[in-house]
Amino acid sequence: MLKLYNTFSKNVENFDPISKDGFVRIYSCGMTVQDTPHIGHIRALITVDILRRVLKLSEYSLFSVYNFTDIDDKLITKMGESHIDYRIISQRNIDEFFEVFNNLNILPFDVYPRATGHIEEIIELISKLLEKGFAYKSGDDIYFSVSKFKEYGKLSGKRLDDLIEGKRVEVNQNKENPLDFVLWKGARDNEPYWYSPFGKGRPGWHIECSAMSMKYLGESFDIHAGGKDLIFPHHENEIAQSECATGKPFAKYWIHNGMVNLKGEKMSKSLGNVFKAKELLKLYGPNVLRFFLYKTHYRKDIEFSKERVEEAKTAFKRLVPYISENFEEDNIEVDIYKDFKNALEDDLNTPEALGIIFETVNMINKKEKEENLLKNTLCRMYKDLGFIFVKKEKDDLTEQLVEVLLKIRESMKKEKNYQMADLIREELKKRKIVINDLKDGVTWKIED
RNA sequence: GGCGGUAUAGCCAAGUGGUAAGGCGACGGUCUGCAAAACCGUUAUUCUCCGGUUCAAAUCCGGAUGCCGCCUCCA
Repeated sequence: MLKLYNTFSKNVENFDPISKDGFVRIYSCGMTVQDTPHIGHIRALITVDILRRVLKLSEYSLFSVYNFTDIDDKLITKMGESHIDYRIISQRNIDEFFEVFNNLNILPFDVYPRATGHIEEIIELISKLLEKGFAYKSGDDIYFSVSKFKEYGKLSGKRLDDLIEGKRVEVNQNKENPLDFVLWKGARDNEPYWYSPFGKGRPGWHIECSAMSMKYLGESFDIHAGGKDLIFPHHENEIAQSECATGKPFAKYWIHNGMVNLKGEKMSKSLGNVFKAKELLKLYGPNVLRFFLYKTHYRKDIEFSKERVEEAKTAFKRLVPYISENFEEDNIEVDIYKDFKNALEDDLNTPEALGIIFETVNMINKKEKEENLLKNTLCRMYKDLGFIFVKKEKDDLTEQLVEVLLKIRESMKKEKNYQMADLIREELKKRKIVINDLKDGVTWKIED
């Protein structure tokens, strides 16, 4: 039985999809594409990825959506600064997103909708909210009236009174209530705009997610996922808009992943680059990054540091020798696999699942059970978690040259010319070729 | 100020009533010309603190304290 923590109830709940057709409908709150993806986006992506992988293990079929918010204030600011059209900026970032996405081996989504491709749906939704009296026009803008929705705050646990008393609520003369949020922004000078019954303008933040999720998944759907920083106001506002427009409950389960924070170190230029998804992938590769994130439960915050990732890299290396694409998927140690699956079905407990994997590795080393069975089990678990099977191709010429050098080195060792033998070892190591002198011969491998 | 989360070894991190998974590091060992790698072993009488419930608590209840996030754009 799959259990998931639901932000809505603040409890781990048994997962019970709305529709009994075997399909689980998932909306993953994607990027606002004003910038390139960073480690935080990777974490959100890996979270919704393991969620979907576990749903599949639990034999559900999926229909999943990942959106791009490709028009917003920051994008417009960037356009002003760079004099590059916002569509070019957002497209570049989306391209990089997909590069990262493919590299990470994320399960494909069924649809990748963009806000600017759904202006009609957005306008329809706003019109409906105006008709029903949940929204009002003020100046050139349309606002959602928070006080009209009695249940406002039910996701984040915030109360309207507390929010109003807080100091951080922005003052805006156009709003009836300072907490009201904009659904449609009237066009200012030099800003992109679309035509609508309420004048030239563009959608506000929040409304695009309601419009797109309901278009592809229906008015009520199973899972809405995203970073926990989105709980308020983004997801709270999505619920308000959607439920006021349809009169039906919006998403049933709200899954939120923890943040990736930078501690101690300032977001310096160099670190800032390392923080970028593409840069991290170049440095560590998809498996190590995935492993690094799996080491901590998805709901817990992570303090990011290179040391932690290096540590993950060292640990991950212990698995690699046992991993092969060609394994018998059904010839496995059932008890171990059952524990593994149970761990994942218990609110995606990847740290525990990794623990089981290492226990299996230790069993192989101690020859506690039939090796082949354990290796198959290991490969199966490895595959379930979405790791990539990597084939290290040694190219022909390199192979021959290294063999020649090793022969020379062997004869030097026989002559007790250890100085030269060690020199060869060092020089090869500089070129990422690592020699292991074992009892019965020499092996070598190319390091990542 | 409000809301939410969290506190487990040197570090990272699972564990929601039955006596502390796993990883990194460190130390010891096997192997070795030496090293590295690999493997084996050791590494928390104790879970922030103070009370309480219970035969039994890291786990439940009450209180205190620290840290983090959100409340403004954010995955």
